[in-house]
Amino acid sequence: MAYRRSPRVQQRLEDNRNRILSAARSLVAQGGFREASIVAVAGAADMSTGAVYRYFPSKSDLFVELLTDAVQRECAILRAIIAKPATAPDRLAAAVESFARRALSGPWLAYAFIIEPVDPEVEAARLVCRREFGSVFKEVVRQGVASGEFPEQSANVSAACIVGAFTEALARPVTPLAGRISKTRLVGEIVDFCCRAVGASPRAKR
Amino acid sequence: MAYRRSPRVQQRLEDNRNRILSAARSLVAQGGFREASIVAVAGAADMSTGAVYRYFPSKSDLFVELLTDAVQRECAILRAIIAKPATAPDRLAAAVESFARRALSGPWLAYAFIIEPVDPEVEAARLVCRREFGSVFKEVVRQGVASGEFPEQSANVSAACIVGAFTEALARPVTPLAGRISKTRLVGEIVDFCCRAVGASPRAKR
DNA sequence: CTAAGAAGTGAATCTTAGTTCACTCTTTCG
DNA sequence: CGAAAGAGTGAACTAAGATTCACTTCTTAG
Repeated sequence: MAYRRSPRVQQRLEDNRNRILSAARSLVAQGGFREASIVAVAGAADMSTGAVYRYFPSKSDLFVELLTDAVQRECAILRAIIAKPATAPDRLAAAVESFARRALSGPWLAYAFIIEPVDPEVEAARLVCRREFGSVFKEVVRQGVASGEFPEQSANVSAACIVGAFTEALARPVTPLAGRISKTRLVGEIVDFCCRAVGASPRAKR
Repeated sequence: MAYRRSPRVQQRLEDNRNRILSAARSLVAQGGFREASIVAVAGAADMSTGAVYRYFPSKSDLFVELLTDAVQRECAILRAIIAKPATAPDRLAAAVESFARRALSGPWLAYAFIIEPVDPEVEAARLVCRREFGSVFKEVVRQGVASGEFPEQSANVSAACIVGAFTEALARPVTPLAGRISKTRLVGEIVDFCCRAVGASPRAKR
């Protein structure tokens, strides 16, 4: 035998893999999945299309991993916010605001991850992610209802509506909203909307 | 010359055209644009692919017309509701409920029309539709704010959020909600959510 | 240095639709 | 009826993009 992966090579391989993922992520962030063809991804990662297939068995797999990673990370952030000690309305507001801020910095990312359909495999992965994502919000709503901070309501439906509401307001490169008003104001309005929506008593204006 | 379109033929041609549109609509309603390939549409309309091209210059044109028609019809219904004499909260509730009921009968339709991206041409048409669609809700919100029935808020953002909220809660691939609770209850919850969201004072339980 | 085993390349191939078109079938009218 | 013109057919053509693979280039260990 005359070849065994050395640590150095191992490292390079991992780097390559990450480079592919991050090239894909950045392409998606700029123009949605539409822009992220294998050729484009390979190009952005500075390798050949063939090489990409050495790291991912198919385009779908690549995107599924991308999606799962991103949502996982996002959920972790949101869960952390929600676990903090504070009133339910405050925590909800903080979570929405946090998500909104991040979404605005890469307008297509949220869109692509939450909405844009690709192929059935990715779609399946998204369904799981979406459910997990919604469950974070469901949690606060449920707590708020239990503690009497929010009126009686279906946490399931409200969570879905919340996700839908800010997604639509944020993740659409298409909405006329983007340029019209300042980002700060947009975020504020969305947060207010969501808080009112679950029935939190009106918050102080900032 | 020896041939001129007779009324009978004229009629048949129109029927064919409609048959194509409705075949396409039903395919989209069942499985999104993904399921509505030209071959599938032609098959469902009982004609050859070539024939379809006699009526529509391209697939995009077909879908643009489909989308525009559907949204136009939908907007007309909603506008009528909103024009009725009633309080802003009541009108908003009625509009949301009306839309929700219809959306539930063809779970993919709302999704395909509001969300699912296809190609740039269709996307452009959707932008227009979406704007018009949102503007209906914007109108009630604006009126409600003006009359003091709703608190101060950006009608633009709220309208987008409302559209997003019920879309998310209703549209097919998106929601795990579909089977969980009764349709009536789902619609009720969504309506409540939207009403609270714009800050309408709590409505009586039904 | 060299053979063995990987990793990397990118042009060629496969796939999946949308679109075309040479041809056939219908309809109309003299 | 028969010629003219439109309507309808569906196999063949394209285009775009994913996937493959024969071949080249590295790496490692002896």
